Amino acid sequence: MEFIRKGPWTEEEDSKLINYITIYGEGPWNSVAQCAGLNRTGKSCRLRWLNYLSPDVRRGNLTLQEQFLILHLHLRWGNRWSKIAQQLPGRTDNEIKNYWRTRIQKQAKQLNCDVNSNEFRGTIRNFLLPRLVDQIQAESDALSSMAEHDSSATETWMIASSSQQQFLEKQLVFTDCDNDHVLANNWLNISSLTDWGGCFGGTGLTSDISGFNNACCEQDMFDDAEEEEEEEEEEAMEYRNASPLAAAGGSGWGSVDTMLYYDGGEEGYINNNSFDYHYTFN
DNA sequence: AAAAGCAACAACCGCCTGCCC
DNA sequence: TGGGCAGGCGGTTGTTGCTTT
Repeated sequence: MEFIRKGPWTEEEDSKLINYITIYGEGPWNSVAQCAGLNRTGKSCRLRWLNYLSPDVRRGNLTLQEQFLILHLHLRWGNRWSKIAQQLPGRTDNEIKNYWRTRIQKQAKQLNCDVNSNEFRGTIRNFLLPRLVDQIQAESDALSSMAEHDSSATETWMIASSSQQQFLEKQLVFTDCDNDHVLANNWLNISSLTDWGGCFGGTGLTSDISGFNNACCEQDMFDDAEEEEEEEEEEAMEYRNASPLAAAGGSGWGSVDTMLYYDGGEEGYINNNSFDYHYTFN
């Protein structure tokens, strides 16, 4: 029985795996391990490729936008790292999981609360997410300021401005749906958004500097909406029609757990417990 | 300068699911 | 239909490198 190697990969092993996959493609992983001459399990080869060696993997720190998306999606889906990772092109479930454990769980620990508690979820909703939006805005402002003083930065800023603005417009508001006046006050005007419809194309609106794919989140919302049971849609409609904002502006809000409603291109909601997102389409 | 502590990341493990025979 | 296998997923552990004392 052949010795199976464990532990850190060597450069030689990496080269063997890359060369083999370049020629023959990915999987089946057990035969990849064998044919590439690696004394590793198929699982180990798969993990090494998907998490580290694949050209699709993005290296480097998570951007503010990516951090926002992770928090946002974790509120919605919990520890479903793979599903969350699908919304962040180039990022792996392992990377996101590590980010959560090292950064977010640490903050929960400092606050003396369980990372999965409602208390900490509230902290994410009401503090961490808004703070990230502020930071994203500040970053955008800084780039804008830089562009004013440095003509060579103009192009960069224009790219960033475009993507950042769209990002902010789409992430919208953080409110407590138990207080609809708060929702109304925090309502973010997105009337300037011109190509919202493109979000559903799944193509991404930008190849922006952060790599953030604006399409990903909304596309998935749409997919989820299609999967909703009919009765759930009816329930969402009830909430929608009951909204005090619905009559005023053709839009509304609800508070159904993890409920998504999409009504054909005019408006939609994502409701995560008491965390409401509210948006309209132009 | 060295040791301890800590954060970040890479990798493994075990369970689950889906597919094929 | 059920057993075996491969692959995917989330939890956990090990390692490394940086910071602090």
